[in-house]
Amino acid sequence: MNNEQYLEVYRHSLSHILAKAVIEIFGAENVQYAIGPQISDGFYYDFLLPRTITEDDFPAIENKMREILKRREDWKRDEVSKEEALELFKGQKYKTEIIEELEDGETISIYHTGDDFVDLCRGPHVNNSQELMGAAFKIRQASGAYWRGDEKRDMLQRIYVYAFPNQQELKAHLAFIKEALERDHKKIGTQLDLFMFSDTAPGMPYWLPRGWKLYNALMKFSRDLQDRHGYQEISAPLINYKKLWVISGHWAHYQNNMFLVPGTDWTPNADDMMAAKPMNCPNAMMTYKRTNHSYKELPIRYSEMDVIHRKEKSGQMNGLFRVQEFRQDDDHTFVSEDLIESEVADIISIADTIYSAFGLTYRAELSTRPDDFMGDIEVWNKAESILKEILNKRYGEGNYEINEGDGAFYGPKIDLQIRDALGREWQCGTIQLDFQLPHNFELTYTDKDGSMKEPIVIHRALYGSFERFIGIIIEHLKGRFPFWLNPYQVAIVPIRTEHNDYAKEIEEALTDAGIRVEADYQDKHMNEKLKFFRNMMDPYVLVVGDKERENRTVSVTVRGVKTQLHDVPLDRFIEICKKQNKERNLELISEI
RNA sequence: GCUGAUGUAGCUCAGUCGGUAGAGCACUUCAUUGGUAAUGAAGAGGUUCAUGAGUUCGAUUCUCAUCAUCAGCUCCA
Repeated sequence: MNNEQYLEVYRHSLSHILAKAVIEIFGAENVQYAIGPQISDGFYYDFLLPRTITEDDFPAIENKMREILKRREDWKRDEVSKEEALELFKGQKYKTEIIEELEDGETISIYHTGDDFVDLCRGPHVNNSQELMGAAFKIRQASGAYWRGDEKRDMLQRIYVYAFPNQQELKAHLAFIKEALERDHKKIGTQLDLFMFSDTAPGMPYWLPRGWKLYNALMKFSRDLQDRHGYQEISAPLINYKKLWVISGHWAHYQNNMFLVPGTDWTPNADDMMAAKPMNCPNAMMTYKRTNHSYKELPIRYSEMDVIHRKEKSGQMNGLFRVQEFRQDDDHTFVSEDLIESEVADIISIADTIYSAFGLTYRAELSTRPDDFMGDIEVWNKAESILKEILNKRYGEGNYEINEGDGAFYGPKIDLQIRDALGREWQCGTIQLDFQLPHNFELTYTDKDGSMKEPIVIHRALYGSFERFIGIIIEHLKGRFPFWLNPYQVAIVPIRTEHNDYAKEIEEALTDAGIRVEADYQDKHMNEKLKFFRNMMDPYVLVVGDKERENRTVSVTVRGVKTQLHDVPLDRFIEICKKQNKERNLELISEI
């Protein structure tokens, strides 16, 4: 049995033990037990219980589980008919629902654990509880979860349990969780003074001086790349009259997520009602539509970094990961069908450049035509096959996932899932074909033969949103940003105030070279100044005193390196900085 | 929106079994002229413990509501 099967059997079996323990604690007549699948770090089980489980209940449940294991009960598999199963699980509404959905005549497998507990299950399981005694488990938390993941149905109590084959692996996992907590972007964001929130504007970050420098560096990176790839940046209104949203379809389908701005008479639904844009697309369509276009102009790439607003239900916000006001590195590229392939390939090459600059890897997913698709099925088929071809070329056949029927109603899409230092995946990049909006806005171009054609729009974002992406890289890099990105790139510590003049000279020279630099000219101990800059994780901290001033050198403390570099010529240091800004290296140069 | 928890000085947190709050860091002043992660001493800082009601002689501490945040669920960039 390999490790994966082992985990499956053990976690699966342990979830039955959890259910049995909960039933013994609360009494069989008081517990409705639903399902208990395994997950990446253990398993959970959903229950309907007479009262809420709290952390104080965990030890009792864990102890009961251990007590049950010690009984060394045999596990017995049985096969029963649908009727027998319904009888066996009489009074258990969730089990009954599951059984009723099975085909008539299907044999149903059930597992007995000892004489007094039975659960519906495909298995496989251990033969005797004894086999589970070496396994390590720990209740993680209890929380609410909807039956069948449907918010209109019962809210059950889900008990999450970490489960591993042995104590060492459990310990290692708990250490991993702790590490993730230390990397929490909300925590590091406060420490590094990057951003804050106010309850007067939930989910709308304030970017503080340091954070805004980083944000700008990130925008610059994107703009530099896009310039090289023939993009033209535009900026458009943040609020538009209802009229625009009616054309785009947002008024009908997205109104609940839009911040509305009442007109003069405050009448809901009045024509002078405005709405803050939740997406940039409609205004990009308007921009295209302002004039006639020839096939010779295509592709037209309108990139856009405006702020957008999306109203979220309470409880959906989460630091920078989920906000109500954010900025996308958005673009709408207008193409003819024959340009899709080269254009998408180019976008993927930009994605490679961006993600590798942060040391992030990613994988691609293709989502294809859904049942409620709009447009011409021939165009869909063609587009999908083009996208597949690109993905095959770039990643190799079978090296990307295909989500059949998961595309948007307006076109197929490629999503890029990035993977961070802790192995967590995030959906950031997305490349979507759209046959619908150009149609709604009646966009055209004149083709070679003089006929009017409808362009296809490629929507794409690679950071996704700057806010979410910054959150991800804070956690991925633990706040240790590469040189080109850090809010301040160099900090200067004059040892005594008499060294301030030389320090100012250095500051000016670095600033001239396009380096973001900060210095502390106060009359206080150098250690105090050092401490601040190091806490802020500035990549290089320069210490200057008599010796440096005399020789026109600097002493460099490299972030993350214990020993200092002395007698570094100032000019040499500036060159190193310029080089790193230009090349956007991920790692700091620590040998100068 | 749902389940649960949390909300005390700029930050991290302690505390009051109901009698008008405390520590460390940060901040200010003075002394220290200092060579690589916390020099010493003194001081200030909370419209009084998210907001609003209620119970009480009295509430930061109890009850309810609201807001915000966090962990899940659902939905999403």
